[in-house]
Amino acid sequence: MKKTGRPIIPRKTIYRLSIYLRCLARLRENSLGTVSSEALAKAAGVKPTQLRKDLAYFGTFGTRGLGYDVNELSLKISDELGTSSLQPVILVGVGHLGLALVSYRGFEKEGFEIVAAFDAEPRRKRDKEIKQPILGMNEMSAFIREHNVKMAILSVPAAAAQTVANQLIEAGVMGILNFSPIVLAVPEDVMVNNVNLAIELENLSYFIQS
Amino acid sequence: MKKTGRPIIPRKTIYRLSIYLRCLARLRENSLGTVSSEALAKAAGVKPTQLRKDLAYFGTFGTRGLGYDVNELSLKISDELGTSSLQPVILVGVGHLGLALVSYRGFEKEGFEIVAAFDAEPRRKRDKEIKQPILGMNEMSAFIREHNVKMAILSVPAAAAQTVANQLIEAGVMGILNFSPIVLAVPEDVMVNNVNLAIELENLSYFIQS
DNA sequence: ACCTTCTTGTGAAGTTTTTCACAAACGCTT
DNA sequence: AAGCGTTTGTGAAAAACTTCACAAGAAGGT
Repeated sequence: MKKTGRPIIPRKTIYRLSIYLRCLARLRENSLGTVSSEALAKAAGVKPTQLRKDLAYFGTFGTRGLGYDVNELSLKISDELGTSSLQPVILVGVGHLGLALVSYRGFEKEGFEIVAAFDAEPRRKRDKEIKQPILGMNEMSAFIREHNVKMAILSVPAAAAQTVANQLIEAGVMGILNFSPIVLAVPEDVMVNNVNLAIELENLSYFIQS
Repeated sequence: MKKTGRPIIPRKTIYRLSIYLRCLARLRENSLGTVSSEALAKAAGVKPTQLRKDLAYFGTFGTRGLGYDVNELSLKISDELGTSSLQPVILVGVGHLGLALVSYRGFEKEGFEIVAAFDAEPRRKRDKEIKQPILGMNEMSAFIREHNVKMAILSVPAAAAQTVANQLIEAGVMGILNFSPIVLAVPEDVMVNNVNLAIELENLSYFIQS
């Protein structure tokens, strides 16, 4: 089912909403009650007009002449993003990167919890520092269904990525954060976000050529 | 100095060039000599027209009726991206994530090498698995200058990010891959690419709401 | 109660990026 | 060497996104 009734919000706007949310969190730590679009935009690295347009897609919360209430705006944005409640996430592929992500503190305070990790060779991947269980691939589908997991982090080798993605989707996962360097083929209603560190570096290297 | 003479190629195109390059690499492994824009576009997850437009920004390499020579196109793209030679990169902030990135095999074959890592507490971060030295922050500037390092991966805590970024830039770094969750303020000629895993998850969570 | 000052919300204009549509070019077959 | 089928390269159209410009609204002082 699609997000019925609500306006269609551009992808880029959604992305920026996340950025605004983080800036607001920092403002709140500094005990600021209100913030102008100019100040918040500056913190987020965008133009004030863009910030206002972005917010306008899903409501009007500002007070003219004064700005936005930091708490209220935070709440509205995280509500819109669907992060107002803690979401369970699983991770598949406990290599170097996968292990780091599992042990990464900082997801929780952003509204996510990696509840379990899966690997083709779960026994060899024991690590004293992580609290999550590392389970075998054969346990994955059941776990997803049982815990109603909707999101997964995929950090398996390229050769396995598509196969694992298919298993995830089949079991009910709707969103995949893909660290493997291939483009996954998925049904239309499944969302994939790709993170490719080599590409990011390559991108930098282009722009610093003089 | 700007990239004189060359046409201005959109950022998004540059990004996609990196993706094409990876798809081409896979085609080459499968011993394919030529590829059509349709096939390559499909592998890269874009429309054929877009692929052709992207390539048209910096030349015409295709053979009508046949497609593109895989080797030739690979070479042209990596030449354009400036990754035909191995580039030295440093990493700052050896926490969970930083450590994983340092030990991440897979940069090398993409044309990058993490030559050293830096941390505020280098002694405590010894790890048997990594080959790079972990040095103190006081050694950073000298190292950058000495090895002519132009790119850095920044994985320090948010509170330290801007300060460290300033040091990097001061020492000559022109491109920063920023994993910390703040928007860095940098001069116009310095390029920053942000990678924020919490934002990626948040983004997914929005699009899977039904 | 009014005026001043500030800042939002938004239609319209501008810019960038994507997609379309098709002519031009090439290889292959006959 | 001519014709056919295929695929590129590209101007033009469409869509998406950003910025501008300014009216409208709210707070606070007089």
